[in-house]
Amino acid sequence: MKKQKSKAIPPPVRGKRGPRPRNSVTLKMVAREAGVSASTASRIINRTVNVSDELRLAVEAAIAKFNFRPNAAARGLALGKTLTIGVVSQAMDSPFYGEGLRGIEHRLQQRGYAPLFMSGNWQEKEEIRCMEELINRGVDGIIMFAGCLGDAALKAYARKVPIVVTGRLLRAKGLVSMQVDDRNGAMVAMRHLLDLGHRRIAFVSGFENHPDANERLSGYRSALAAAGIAFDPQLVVPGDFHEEGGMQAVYQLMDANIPFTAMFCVNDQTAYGACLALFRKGMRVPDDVSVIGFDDLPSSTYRVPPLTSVRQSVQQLGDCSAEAILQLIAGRRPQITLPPVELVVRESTSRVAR
Amino acid sequence: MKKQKSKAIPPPVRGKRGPRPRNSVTLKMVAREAGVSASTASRIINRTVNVSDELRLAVEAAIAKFNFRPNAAARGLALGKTLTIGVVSQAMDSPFYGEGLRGIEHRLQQRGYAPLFMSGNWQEKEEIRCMEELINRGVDGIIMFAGCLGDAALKAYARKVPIVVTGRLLRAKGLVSMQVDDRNGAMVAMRHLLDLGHRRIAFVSGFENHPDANERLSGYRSALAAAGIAFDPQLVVPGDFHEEGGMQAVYQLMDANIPFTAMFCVNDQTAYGACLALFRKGMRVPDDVSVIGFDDLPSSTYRVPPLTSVRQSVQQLGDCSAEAILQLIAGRRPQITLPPVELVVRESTSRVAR
DNA sequence: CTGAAAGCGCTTACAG
DNA sequence: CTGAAAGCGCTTACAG
Repeated sequence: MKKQKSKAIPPPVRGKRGPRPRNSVTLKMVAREAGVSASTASRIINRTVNVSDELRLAVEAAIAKFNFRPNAAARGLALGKTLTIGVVSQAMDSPFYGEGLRGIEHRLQQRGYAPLFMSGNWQEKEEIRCMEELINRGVDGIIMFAGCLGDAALKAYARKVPIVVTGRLLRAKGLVSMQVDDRNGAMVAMRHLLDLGHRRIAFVSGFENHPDANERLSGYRSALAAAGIAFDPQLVVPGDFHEEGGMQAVYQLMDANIPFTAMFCVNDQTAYGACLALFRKGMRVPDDVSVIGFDDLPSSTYRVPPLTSVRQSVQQLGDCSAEAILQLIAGRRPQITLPPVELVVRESTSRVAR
Repeated sequence: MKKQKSKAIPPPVRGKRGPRPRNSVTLKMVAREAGVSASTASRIINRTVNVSDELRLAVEAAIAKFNFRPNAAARGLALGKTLTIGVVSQAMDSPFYGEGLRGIEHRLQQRGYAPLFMSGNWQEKEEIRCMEELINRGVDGIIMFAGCLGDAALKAYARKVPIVVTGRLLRAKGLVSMQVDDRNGAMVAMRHLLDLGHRRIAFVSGFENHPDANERLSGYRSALAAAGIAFDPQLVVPGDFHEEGGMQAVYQLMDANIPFTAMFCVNDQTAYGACLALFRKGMRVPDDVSVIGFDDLPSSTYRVPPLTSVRQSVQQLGDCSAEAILQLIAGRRPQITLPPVELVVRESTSRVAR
């Protein structure tokens, strides 16, 4: 078809080579309509200079008339930025991450930025893929939300793009980290259990050597020590930050006949699993054993029974990290303080029996 | 500072005007290193033509050496597409949406696309904001995942960008819809309850007039009819697709002294709420009342007791919608079939008492 | 205050 | 098969 035509008549003087034209409305069209140059139209749109009201109005009218929206790719190319923030987390369908991502999205949106989410699925290799992809796409900054990428790699990336990372302590140029007060949170949880008279308190941890888990374990031990109770290593069981780990922990403890009247779980999901396993074993929560979690996920309110937990507002953590990356991009050194952790007493904990 | 310099020496022959140069590695640098033109390098990268192995290797080496990644904005500008798919849902921190988004993300990622998620928060106005923003950003297509935007508006948007919408039936150019088999799913759920001997089965619905809720109600009624049981309007109670609605429904039913031995909830979250309210009222699940949900969210496995539900694999729904938008963009008419709904019997339902 | 021009980094129609 | 050139739609340093 193309060929045929060019035989008969010379090609319709398309006078150009590159790719075929797009059909959307462009700045140039708007400018022409308003009787100004593209430069001026651009400046008016970006409020980057003062122009006469007359021109401004004309341009605004033209914009409205055509329903013009600047092409983000072109703008990004020219500006060298994309108004997009990359966010790497582990999975979107985890209540923990879901809440955090919501906080990020909300804050970013009200600042004109959009988040580009990518999931690492708890694997360092995948996180690297995410980082690379995000950098290729020219995001203006990256939030690594509770990721497992090594500190060194993170620092290296921070030389190419501003980064904020949650869940660890790390100082480097172009990078800011924010960590919730895990240790203190754990102590708060333990104090609650201790106050209820519990002495045999199990701790269900997370992955081996995960920083959060370690910090919480440390809080667990301190609280025990402060109460004058000897630390019994038999009472700490590894988990995986998920329901499954909580279930296995209970089975392991009970199969080994290790007595306990309460469990402090490294996070809410672990606690959910623990509750189910306890149920399976015919134990009642909290009558037979008290269970406390960490995170206070929204769904904890609706568990049966509602779960007592240490609140760290994951959503707020997301919000703060978004604020931090924005400040970092703006060239400021972020000055953000996370809200303190807080005990939320519900119905999964009670005074120890007898 | 700028000024000073240009007094002494003529500005370092920057020979250009526009914005300052970026510092990333560009195609041109790679091409030079490999001893070819940018055109050739581009073609090799995009496998858009055959070149000699020699050149290919040279270019690949250069890419590796510089760790070159094509600039997405530039590519997007040149190509007129962004390899980005907009996804509007209601909230990222909902287990339902979380699961769907995960499905979308996964499928898109393996096709080289990235999802740009935006949340409408159950408000049409916000959904419109999302659509506009997404279109400005030049996404190649949009997936509206269970949104509430009107059909007409959706059709209008479909003229500017390919759209796939889940949760409703709608035909239009540039648009494809996919709907799970709500009616049949509801019948499956009801049949299960009926088989267990239940006769007084409550139905907790969603928002007034929500299509999904309506379809499920219709299935509820059909199953009742098929079993020769008269429909009792007192047994259907409105909800909100969330836990709160499920709780209120139980209270409403019990306060009005309307007897029932089982509840069919419009979705799992509603069922969670119902279970909690039942617990509060001193009723045991399933001994006193059986509860069945719809969606089979991942967390339903870990409820106490584990929830019986109708599985529709929200993740798969996400996956299919991603596949559909990709096909639509490629100019094909998507030919996707959703997996059938499926009953998952767990421990929240049992034979009616006595 | 305003416009013409150059440039952002890529792709591809054209012409060897 | 390969390169020079034009173009994608915007922004901004330069020059009025």
